Amino acid sequence: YNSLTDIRYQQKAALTVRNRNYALADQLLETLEEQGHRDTEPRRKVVAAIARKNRHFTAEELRGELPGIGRATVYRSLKLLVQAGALCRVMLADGALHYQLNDSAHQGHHHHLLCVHCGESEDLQGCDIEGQLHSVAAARQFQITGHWLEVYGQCYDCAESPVVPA
Amino acid sequence: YNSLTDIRYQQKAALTVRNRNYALADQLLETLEEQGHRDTEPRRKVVAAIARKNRHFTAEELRGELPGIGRATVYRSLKLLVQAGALCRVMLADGALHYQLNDSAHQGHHHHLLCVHCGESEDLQGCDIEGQLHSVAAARQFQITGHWLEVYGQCYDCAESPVVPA
DNA sequence: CCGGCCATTGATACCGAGTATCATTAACGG
DNA sequence: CCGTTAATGATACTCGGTATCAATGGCCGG
Repeated sequence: YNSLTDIRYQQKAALTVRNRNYALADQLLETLEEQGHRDTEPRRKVVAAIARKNRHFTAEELRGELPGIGRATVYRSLKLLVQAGALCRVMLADGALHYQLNDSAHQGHHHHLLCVHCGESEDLQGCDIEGQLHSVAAARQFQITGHWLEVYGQCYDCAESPVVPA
Repeated sequence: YNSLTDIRYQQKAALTVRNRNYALADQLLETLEEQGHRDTEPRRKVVAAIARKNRHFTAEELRGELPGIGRATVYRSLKLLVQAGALCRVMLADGALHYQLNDSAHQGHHHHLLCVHCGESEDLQGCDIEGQLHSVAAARQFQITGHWLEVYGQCYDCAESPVVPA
């Protein structure tokens, strides 16, 4: 089923991901330190677990991967990273709240295209919703200060090869 | 401070609201009956309490107004009314989930302009977000199936006369 | 290098928003 | 009026998150 080259490719990919993740974990810790937070061992473990993630995750999911680390510590770290802009909170179509690593290029205000099949998430930047909203709101004399938007659908891969139910 | 005409006006307004609410409660119950649900006494009390609301509210807030009624019953009623389209779930700017009575004219898909000061909410209908999103998503070959949008800001009244902190 | 300040930790308990279970009750149709 | 079946409410559970607080340990200044 897996050819030798497949395996080699997977190993190489895994290595790349691992390297990226080490770098990412360091980067996240550094961000926290810049905000005046200490470099502690539990924090380092939480951040490392987050850096290992390649898609959005729930708080409890993360906690499950960190036995021995206090519940409060996990939640506190999540909060700090969200405040620092390194993590996004995304609302799934079923109402579940997940956390999503922010691409370092998309730190500012942006939205997500969330695939309801595979759980992939793409960042959406070039979208002038505020502009459109302002014109609608102006008629009501309503001053917009912010908004929250999630977009659900199917990513290219899932639309091409829909998941076959077992 | 309150002139006589002010008081008369308030009484009249209260009366109007009360009448509207009686009618609204009946209407809500009727909606549920149309869906095949029974007309029970606890349900009637929950629906009456909801009809009394003139702004969005939390589940616990509602429950607090209904002593003697089981927690589960309150939550079940909320769920039924959301499913029936009579209630909206709205996400506030601070992440709190509230329930909002749906104007009977705005039963379909719509969004809310939520005032972060007074908690008022205006329905937003003439807003072609899907259209705009589709064009952006087309470039990524992402097929949009739905979205979730909340808009925050200040309503006209609050922008004019900001709340003075006590 | 050491000592102290204070951020951080983790245990515990609490909260809000739900859901699952299940024996009892009551709506409603025949 | 009676039987079916939906609904109730008590209880317990889950998940996400916060408050408290004694104990620990980072880090900075001397």
